[in-house]
Amino acid sequence: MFNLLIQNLQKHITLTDTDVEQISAAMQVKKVRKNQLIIEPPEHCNTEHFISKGCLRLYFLDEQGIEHTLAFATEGWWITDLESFFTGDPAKYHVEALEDGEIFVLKKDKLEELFQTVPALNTYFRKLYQNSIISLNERLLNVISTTADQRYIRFVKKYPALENRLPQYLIASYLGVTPEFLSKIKARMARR
Amino acid sequence: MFNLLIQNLQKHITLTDTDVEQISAAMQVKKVRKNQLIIEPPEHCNTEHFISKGCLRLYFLDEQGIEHTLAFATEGWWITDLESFFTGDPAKYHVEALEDGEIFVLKKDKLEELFQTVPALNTYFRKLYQNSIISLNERLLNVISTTADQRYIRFVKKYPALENRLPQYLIASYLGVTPEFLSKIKARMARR
DNA sequence: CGCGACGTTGATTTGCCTCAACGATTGTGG
DNA sequence: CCACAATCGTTGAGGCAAATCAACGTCGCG
Repeated sequence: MFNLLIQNLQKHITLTDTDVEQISAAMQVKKVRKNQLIIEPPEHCNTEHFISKGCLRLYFLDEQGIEHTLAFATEGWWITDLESFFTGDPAKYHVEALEDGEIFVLKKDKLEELFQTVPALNTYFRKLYQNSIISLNERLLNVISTTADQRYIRFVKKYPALENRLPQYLIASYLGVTPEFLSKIKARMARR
Repeated sequence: MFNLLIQNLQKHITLTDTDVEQISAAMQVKKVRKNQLIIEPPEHCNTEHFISKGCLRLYFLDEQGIEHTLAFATEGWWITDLESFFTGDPAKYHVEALEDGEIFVLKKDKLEELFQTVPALNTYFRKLYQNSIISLNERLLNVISTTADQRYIRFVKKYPALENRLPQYLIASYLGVTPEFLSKIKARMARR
C-alpha cells in the first residue's frame, strides 16, 4: 500500500520494521478527483499529503481573483499549506487536485507522535525542507533577475514531464505571467 | 560566549548541560568587518554561520554584474549558502558582512557529528527551515503578484529596523527593483 | 579639499498587462 | 448525433510599470 512512501523515506533515512508499521498506521488513503480542493481557505489545514498518484498544486487566490501557483507536486512529493499546518492558523493557500489520483493523508497530531516514536523523521523532513529552500531561492532569483522567456525555458528544461501534463494557463500562473503573454512567448520562440 | 545561540536553540528545543557543552565546543568565533566576504563563489561553502553581532546578506551576482539580495540576517539568525553547504558543490551565492560584527562558525562535519550526539538539533533545524519556507513562499508570492510599491511598504512594515540600518540600494536589490526606481517610489509616497 | 559612494530626477525604451475578439476543442443535453 | 456552451489557446491594439541611460546633488571620508 505505502510502498512509494516508504521507499521515499528510505532514500534519506533508515527505518526498522516497527518504524514502517507505525508510519503506515498513521497514514490514511484518500482518492481525489480532478478539480477537487483538498484545502480551501479559510479552513484550517491540519494534514500533510503525500501523493501516490496524480498531480496537485498549491496556489494563492488574490483579491482580484487571480490564482498564483506556488508549487506543483506529483507522485512522491508532499504538499500542504505549511504555515497553516504548523501554526494552526487558517489556511491562506488552496491545494487542488489537477487529475484523478490518490494521496496519503497524515494528520498533524499523528505526525507529532511519529516525531517522538520515529525520531529519524525529523532528519527526513529537515532534509526535505533543505531542498525546498534551495529550490525556492532559485525560483525567487529567477523571478527577480530574468525575463519571462527565460523562466519558461528553464521550467521546460527542469520539468519536461509537467510541460505536457499541465494546461498552459497553469504554467503561466506558476511563472508569474498572464496566459496571453505566455502564448506570445511560445509563438515568438516557435518563429525561429 | 554563546549565550545568544543557546537561548535561540532553547526557544525550540530543550538541551542538557552536556548538550550545551558539545554545541559550544563545536563553534568557532569569528570577527567580521564591513564589506568582508564570508563566502565567495566558486569556493566551496562548508560552514554555517550564526550571527551574534552585526548584519550580513546572501546575494547572487548575475552575468551582467547585478547583485540580487536573497536574504538579510541580523543578530540571532543563521546564514549560509545552503545548497553548497549540503551538496558540497561550489557556492553560487555570496555572503557578505554589511557591518563590523561577530559570527559563530559551524563546520559541516562538526554539524553532522552534532546531529548524532544531540539529535534534538534535527528538530531545531527542521523548525527553522519550516519558517524559512513559509517566508520564502510569501516573498515569492509578493514578487509575482504585487507592484514594487506594495513590496516596499510590506518590507518597511515587516523589517522596520532594517529600513534604517541598510543603504537604499541594498533594499532595492532585495525587492527586485533598480535603486533609481526605489528612489522614485519613495518620492511618490512622500508627495502625499 | 576632492574623490567616490550614494541618492535623485528626467527622457526614453521595453516587458508585460489589459481588454477584446476570435479559433479550436471538448463535453453535454436535447 | 447534432447544437451549443464552456474551456482553452491565439492574436492584436493600446497602456502602464519598471528598466535603462544620463546628468546632477550631496555627503562622508581619506
